[in-house]
Amino acid sequence: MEYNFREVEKKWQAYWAQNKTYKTEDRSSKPKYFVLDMFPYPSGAGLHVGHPLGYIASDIFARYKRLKGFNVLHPMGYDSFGLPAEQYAIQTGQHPRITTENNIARYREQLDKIGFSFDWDREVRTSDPQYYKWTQWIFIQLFNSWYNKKSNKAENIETLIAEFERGGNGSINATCELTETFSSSDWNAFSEKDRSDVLLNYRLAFLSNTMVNWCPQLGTVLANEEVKEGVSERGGYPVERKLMKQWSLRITAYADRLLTDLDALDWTESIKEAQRNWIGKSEGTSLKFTIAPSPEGEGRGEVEVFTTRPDTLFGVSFVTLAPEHELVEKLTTPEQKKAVDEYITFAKNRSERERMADVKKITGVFTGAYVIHPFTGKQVPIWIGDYVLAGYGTGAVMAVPAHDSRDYAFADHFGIDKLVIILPPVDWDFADKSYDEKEGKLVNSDFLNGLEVKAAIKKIIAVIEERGLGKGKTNFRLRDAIFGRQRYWGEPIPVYYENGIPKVLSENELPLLLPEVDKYLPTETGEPPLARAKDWKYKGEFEYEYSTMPGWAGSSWYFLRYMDAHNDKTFASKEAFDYWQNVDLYIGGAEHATGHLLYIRFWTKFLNDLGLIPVAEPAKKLINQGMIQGVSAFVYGFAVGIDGISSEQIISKSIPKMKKFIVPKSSYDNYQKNGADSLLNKIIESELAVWKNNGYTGIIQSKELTSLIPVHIDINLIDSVTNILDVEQFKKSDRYKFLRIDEILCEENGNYICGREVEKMSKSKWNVVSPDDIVEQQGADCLRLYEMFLGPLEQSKPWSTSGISGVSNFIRKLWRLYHNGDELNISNEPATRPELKTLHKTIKKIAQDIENFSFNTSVSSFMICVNELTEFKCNKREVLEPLAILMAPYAPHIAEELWNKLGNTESITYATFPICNEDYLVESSFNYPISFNGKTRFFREYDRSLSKEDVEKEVLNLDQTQKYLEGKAPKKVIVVHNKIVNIVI
RNA sequence: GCGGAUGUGGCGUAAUGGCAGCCGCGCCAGACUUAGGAUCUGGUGCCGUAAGGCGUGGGGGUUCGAGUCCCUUCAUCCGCACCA
Repeated sequence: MEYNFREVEKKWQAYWAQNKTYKTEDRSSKPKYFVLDMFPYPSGAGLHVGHPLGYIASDIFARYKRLKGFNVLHPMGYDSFGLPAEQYAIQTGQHPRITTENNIARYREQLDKIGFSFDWDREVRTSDPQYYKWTQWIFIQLFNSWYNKKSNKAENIETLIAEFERGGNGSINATCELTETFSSSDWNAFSEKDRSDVLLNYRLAFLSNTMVNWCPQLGTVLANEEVKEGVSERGGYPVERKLMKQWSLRITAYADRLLTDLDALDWTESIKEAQRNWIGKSEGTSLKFTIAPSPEGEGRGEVEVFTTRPDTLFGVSFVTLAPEHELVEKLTTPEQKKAVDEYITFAKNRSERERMADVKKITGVFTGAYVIHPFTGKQVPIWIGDYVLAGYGTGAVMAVPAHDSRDYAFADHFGIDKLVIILPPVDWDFADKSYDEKEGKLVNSDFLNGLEVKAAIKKIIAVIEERGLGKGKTNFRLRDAIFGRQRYWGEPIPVYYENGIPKVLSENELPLLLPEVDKYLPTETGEPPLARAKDWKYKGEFEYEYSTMPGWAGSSWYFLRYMDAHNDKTFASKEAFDYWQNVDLYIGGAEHATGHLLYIRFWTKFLNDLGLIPVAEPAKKLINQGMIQGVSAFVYGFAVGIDGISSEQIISKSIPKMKKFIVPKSSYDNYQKNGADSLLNKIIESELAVWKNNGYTGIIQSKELTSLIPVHIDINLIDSVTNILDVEQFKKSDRYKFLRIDEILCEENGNYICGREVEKMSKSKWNVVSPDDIVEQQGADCLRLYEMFLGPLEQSKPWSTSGISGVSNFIRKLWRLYHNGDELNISNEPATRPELKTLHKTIKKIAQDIENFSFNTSVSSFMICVNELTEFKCNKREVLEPLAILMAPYAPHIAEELWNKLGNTESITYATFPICNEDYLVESSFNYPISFNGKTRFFREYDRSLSKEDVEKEVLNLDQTQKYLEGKAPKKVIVVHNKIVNIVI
């Protein structure tokens, strides 16, 4: 009988659950190993085949480590706060908790079917009050902390207050917005509100007025990494810049450490590089320009700029301010006021998306004011331009058109001088472009003349500092993380306001439960949904904070909770931290490079600073699994009807009086290429005739109306090989009804061939493949092996089931190896040398592969192994028992079954990974000593089929030998296929 | 523009600097048969009847020897992007 995977998989999954086979010991004499997956957001679409890719890899590793004698922590949980459940709640009124619980139940069911070795007793859910209690608690620690640059760590705010009381803030070196100084007597005289305001400048969780990314459609602010190309990452809605009072986390305090500590991490270079770019450290100089006095003769202060190229100071031909710069209003001369006001209005109304879309478009305006060049004394005009960002550096730059491409473009556009002060070492046409390289000799630069750029930078910084014009400064691109979200389904920020002063809840008041609301929408007055709550903790007593935490809050420390998931005294015990330390292997998608992976490092460092945990990094090693893409299917729709409505509207919405068609791919291709298609023209003409016959005269054809657009349809309606659409099934589908297609035009042979394209797998693209189907049809082990077999873990690849039959065959072959018909067929005779060679070769390869995370090649090795053993007709226990153990990480169900059939009573989980005996592998070649020129002896590797005489003859007769030896003693002769290919001296 | 990655048969892919294409899919031929979406055997990089020749995006280099190392160039994908 064939291997019955359904029965076997069900049996062992039940066994593992019942016996808690994968329960992790809190303490153990074994060494620990922590394998972590990025926990999923439980979306309504369920798991697709891409999700398990990383989980299977981590599961293989975890199982392997167990077999190697480690106490393995391999947990799973859910990142269960988030927008989709809330959007669903807005539409349907169903509480996000219900939606989330349903989705989690579905995820769990799907995960269980794949046979993961998670310790479910440690499951965490970020939306569970027992969990978010500690998320809130960590927020409170952040609020109660400041960053002391002297000790280079976060400290309790009390130490700062004590310092203020003693000597004011003069000698404090903190990460802080505040520029004013005050003395201890000032401090003592401050009101409570003043003190609170001052402290907010130091706290690591703080309230401030900042420019935020506001998304009107979502009704919330978004963090920088939640905005992609000017639109929201979730939903794709436009985002605008807006000044709002917001909670933020002072991640910038950790910028330097987040950057330098990357070097020691065993993470992929691309992630490290992405984080480096995101942090964006740049070393330069701040420089103050005195503003030329107004005509009335009054001084007007200074403009401070930041530059990485102080050496180009003599090439400055103007200074540019960001439109939002605070000096703009003060500086602008009456003559220029109108132009400047107009420009500022223009810049403000230009959405972030527009601004990014036409980066090339140069806009700006002259303020009418000047600064005085600190060395030449010349007047330098001050301009405003939106190519200067308010949020970076000082929001002002010194423009050196000849040596900075952006300044060049601006100067070119407005006809400003470009003074060359660096002679490029190569031919350079300054009429064409700027020379930005840091190489060449300076000219026209007074005391810098003749110096190389690097020397000039050194010298000018020294002079600038000496004259008090500025000083060396490091800037980061990283912004503080905006922490408040004007949404419902998140952790409430545990803050209330007493006389306008923000105060955090005390620990014993946690968790601050998410209150019930009647609707999940903002209030009429524009307050976030939480303002609707009737029974809030401080309702009627104090004002409370309405915003909730962002999605990344709960995921920024979850790895710690797994260590001690049920602790209700603390976020996890010290003993647990001391034992588990941090994650040894973290597997997840690369898309979290500048979001989650930065925040989790930030929180870990913070908790470490406070002495709460013993490690400063969350994960030693990080592997990014590639994305499994979907292969979408398209039909090509267009509509005939009234002018003025775009095809997209017609196809996606149902607009009356439109007749909608879909046409085959050939028409679409032809249309894309030639802009016309006779088939389409025919349809349009005949439709127009019908409409005219009905007395309708208002139809006007336009290009827009006839343009074809691809429409996603469900891939399950397509034959995966021929791409032929099952038209009958399609007509029955909801999708068809939704699109309200009137006619489907097929090709001449009656088939409708769809277009295919590789895209991200997503419900909205109708290309999701669920792992359930594979598990149902081929089994979990087959899915596991196949997903690994697909290619290197880190590579993205489209999902395709072609080739799954190979894996499926392999599993059956494996089964047959242990059976003769229905009977188990195992011999206790000793194995032959070739059999052992096959086994040990495989042991070596599998261990190597797992350590190197090249799981795809292991599957090949298993296939080779089984093929060879089948050929040998090997049924020896000595070989087949270790083979089952080798298989266990990859295909745990069948391995467990075979293990059990071989008479083992304990789960294979507790077996020991076999050790490779290299002796079996060196059978066919060996080292052999040979004399040469009567005195030297050396070793050579050669094929056994060669006799000693052959070898000696060959070596001595070789030209190469004479050429390369020249009397020296060779160390090794390399022979391949009976030919000497190298002699190593 | 900056940064990261990847280029090998019809396809997914494999090769501590040592016979390029393992393993699988697909395809071709055959065997068996209870006629199947089963199993087994053989073949399958390209050109050529063959001998043989050519082959890892292109061009150079290092090396006895390069898919692999170095330089250069092209192409594709991903991330960041007016960051001074």
